[in-house]
Amino acid sequence: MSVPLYQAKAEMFRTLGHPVRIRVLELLQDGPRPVRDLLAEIDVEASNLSQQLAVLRRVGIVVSFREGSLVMYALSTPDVADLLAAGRRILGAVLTDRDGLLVELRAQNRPGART
Amino acid sequence: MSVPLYQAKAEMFRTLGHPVRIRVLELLQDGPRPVRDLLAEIDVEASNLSQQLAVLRRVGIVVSFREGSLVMYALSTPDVADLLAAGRRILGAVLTDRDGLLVELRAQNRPGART
DNA sequence: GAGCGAGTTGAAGATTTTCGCAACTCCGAA
DNA sequence: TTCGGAGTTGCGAAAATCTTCAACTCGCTC
Repeated sequence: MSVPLYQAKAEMFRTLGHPVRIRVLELLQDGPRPVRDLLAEIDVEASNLSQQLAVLRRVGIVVSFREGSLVMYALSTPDVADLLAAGRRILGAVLTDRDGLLVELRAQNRPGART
Repeated sequence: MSVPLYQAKAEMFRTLGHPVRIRVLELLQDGPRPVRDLLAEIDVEASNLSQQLAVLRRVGIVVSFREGSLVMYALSTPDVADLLAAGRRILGAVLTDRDGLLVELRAQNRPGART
């Protein structure tokens, strides 16, 4: 396996390695959303959010388009949901119970629960 | 959902966001391996590999134990394989064909192919 | 118990990311 | 055509990460 391929994989994962970006992807799992909505839910400066969105766009994990005066974002592939789910499972396996995060995570893993 | 939980998730993904660490996890999918084997396959300095292993250990994604004079590493949970597989699927969906990486990736996704 | 192979750790410099501010673009309404 | 809301971009400072070198620990064997 070539070195560039691991780099591409690493870049992919590194891209998810930021709280704001994770949050964005979780929100987008439910369908396309305007930046304005994301901003309302994430508590971060507009310019910061915009930068994180740019990172996600750069690797192609999300796409954006204009709808009237709003800019919408959407996942470029639904596979992202699998990745997030797998991440949660690992976290569940790994967390003993630091800070009670485990309890919160368990709640999300209930069938039908959204992240 | 609490902020620390996204941070834990982000940390988890960020941990995978390094070529050497990805490579290690892929190798460990086949079962426990001594550091020496990893070193033989990865082309990186011993101390560097050791640091990357420490990162993986710190988040609890791998565990290590001594076997005679060798140090062995193993995945702490087989769920890691799912994560890597999901990552590959996304990469496949996202890559148009920059640098022919797509071809290489396709080969890995053949049923039965290992990473 | 000295020497050696196998790994790890600490520290420092280089590189990359992150984040807030200010300036800018784009669209729609007045 | 000017104004305001919605986002984006450029930039510099602060923080985190990466990489390498040297020193160190742990088991073995002689």
